[in-house]
Amino acid sequence: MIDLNLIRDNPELVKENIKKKFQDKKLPLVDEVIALDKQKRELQQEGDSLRAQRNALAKQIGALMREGKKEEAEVAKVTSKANNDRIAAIEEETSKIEAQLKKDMMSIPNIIADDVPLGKDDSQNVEGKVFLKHEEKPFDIPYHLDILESLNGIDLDSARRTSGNGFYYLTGDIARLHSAVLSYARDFMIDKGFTYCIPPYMIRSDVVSGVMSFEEMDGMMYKIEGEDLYLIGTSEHSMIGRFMGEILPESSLPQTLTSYSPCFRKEKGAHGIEERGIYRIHQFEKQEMIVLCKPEESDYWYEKLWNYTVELFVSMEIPVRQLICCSGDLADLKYKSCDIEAWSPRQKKYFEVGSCSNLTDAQARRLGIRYKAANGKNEFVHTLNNTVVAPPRMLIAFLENHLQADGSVYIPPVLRPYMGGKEKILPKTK
RNA sequence: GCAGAGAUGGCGGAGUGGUCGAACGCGCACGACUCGAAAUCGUGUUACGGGCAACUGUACGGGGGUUCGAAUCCCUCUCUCUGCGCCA
Repeated sequence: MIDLNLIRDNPELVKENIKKKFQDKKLPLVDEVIALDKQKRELQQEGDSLRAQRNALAKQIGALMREGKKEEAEVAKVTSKANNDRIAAIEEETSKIEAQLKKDMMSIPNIIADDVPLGKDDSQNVEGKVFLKHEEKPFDIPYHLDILESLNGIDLDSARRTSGNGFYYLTGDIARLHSAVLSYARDFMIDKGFTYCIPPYMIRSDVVSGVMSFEEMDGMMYKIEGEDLYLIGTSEHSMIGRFMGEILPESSLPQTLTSYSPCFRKEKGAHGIEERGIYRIHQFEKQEMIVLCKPEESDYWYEKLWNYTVELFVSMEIPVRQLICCSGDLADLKYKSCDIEAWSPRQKKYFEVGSCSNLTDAQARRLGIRYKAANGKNEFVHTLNNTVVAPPRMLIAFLENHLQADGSVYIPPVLRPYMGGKEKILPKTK
C-alpha cells in the first residue's frame, strides 16, 4: 500500500508507475482514490462538527442535571438525539467510502525502483551476475526423482497414500542431507549476525490479510477447520506479523532475523512436467531471512541479502545467477526484487531457488510497523525478505550438480560436519 | 478444558456513568545549577485523522450494544494471571 499523500501530491508519478508495470487498467483507480478521499474528508468535517456539538451538549446536560434543572436537560436531550441520526448516517456513508478507498489503495502498486528493468512479464526478466561458472558434465543427468530413488532417498508412493499428491517421505542420507543444509544455512546466517528465530507455524486471519492479498491467500493458505488459524506459507508471514502495529525504538533497527519453518501451500494451478517430483509441493521447509530497517538503509540491505544467498550456494559449490525481476513481473507490494537461480545441468538452464525483495514501506504501512525516528516522528520501517534456502528445491540443484559418474553424490566440505563427516552419498546396491 | 481475576500512555499504576486523553510515579527530552557529571529543581512528553488557522474528531485489548453522554454498565471475541484437570 502506498502513501495516500503521494497520490494526492503527485498523481502523475503514481500513474506513470502503473504504466511501467503494464497495469493500465488500474489507471482510473488513481483519480477514483483522489475523489473518494475528497468525499471522505468533507464527510469527516461535517461529522466532526456534529460530534463536537454532541460533546458540548452532553457536557451541558451533565451540568444541568447537577444543578437540578431537569426540564432544560430534557430539551437538550431531544436536540442531541436528533443530531445522532445525522451522525449515524454520515458514519455509514463514511465507512462505505473507506472500504472502497482501502480496496483501491491495496491494488495500486508500490512505486518501483528506478533501476528495475521495464518488461511485461517473466520472459523479460534480466540476467544479473553469474557466480561459479558451471561445467559440462561428461554424462547425462537423470531427472531428480530418479537420482533420489537411486539413492534410496524418497518414497512418494507412501506419501500419496497418507497425504496425497504433493507430499513426500525423504529417507536415509537424503533426509539427513535435507536437515544438514538447513542447519548449515542457519549457522551461516547466524555468523552473518542474524538472529535465529522459530516462529509460529499458524497465524490468525487478521495477520494473513495483513501480509497478503485475498487472491494470494485463496491460492496458497490452508485453513484449520473450526479455528481462526491458517498454516503459514512461509515464515515471512509470522515473522513480519510479529511486528504488526508496533512502534519500534530507532535503536532496535535494523532487525536482522533468520527464521526456520515448514511452509504449507495449496499451489492451486497447473503442474507442468518440470514440476513432477519435489519442485513444487504442498509442504516444504525453508530458512528465511527478513530485515526491518530505516528507509535510507533498505537499498543497502537488499544488495546484502541476495548476496548472502549467492554466497551460501557458492560455498556448497552450486553455480547460481541473479535474475532481476522486471517491472511487469514484480508483485504489487514490491519496490524491487530478484530471484536467485541455480544451474540445472540436466535442463541446461537456471531455475529459481530463492527470491529477494525490498518492499520499502508498502508492507509496513499495511501492517502499521513503525519506528520512532530521531526527530520524534513515527515513520514506517522498510521491510525486506529473502530465501536463505528451501531444501527440497535446493536439493534438486544439489543432486544434479553433485552427481558423479559412478552414481554417488558428492558432499561439499561445508556440509560434512552436518553429515557425520561423510564425503559422499552412495547409491543403493541392487 | 473448567472456575475465578484481569487487560488503561514507553513502563508501573489510579480512575467504576458527565468536570477524564486520563491523577501519581518511573522513564525520556529540554532548561537551570556545576569546570563537568551525579543529585536536585523547573518545563515538556499517547497515537491517528481533518482544517490555512483558530480549532476540532477518534481511540482506555478487538467487535457490538445500552445512554443525551461510556475507561466506567451489558453481550461477545482475543489475550494474560491464579487454581484445578489434561498432556507432549
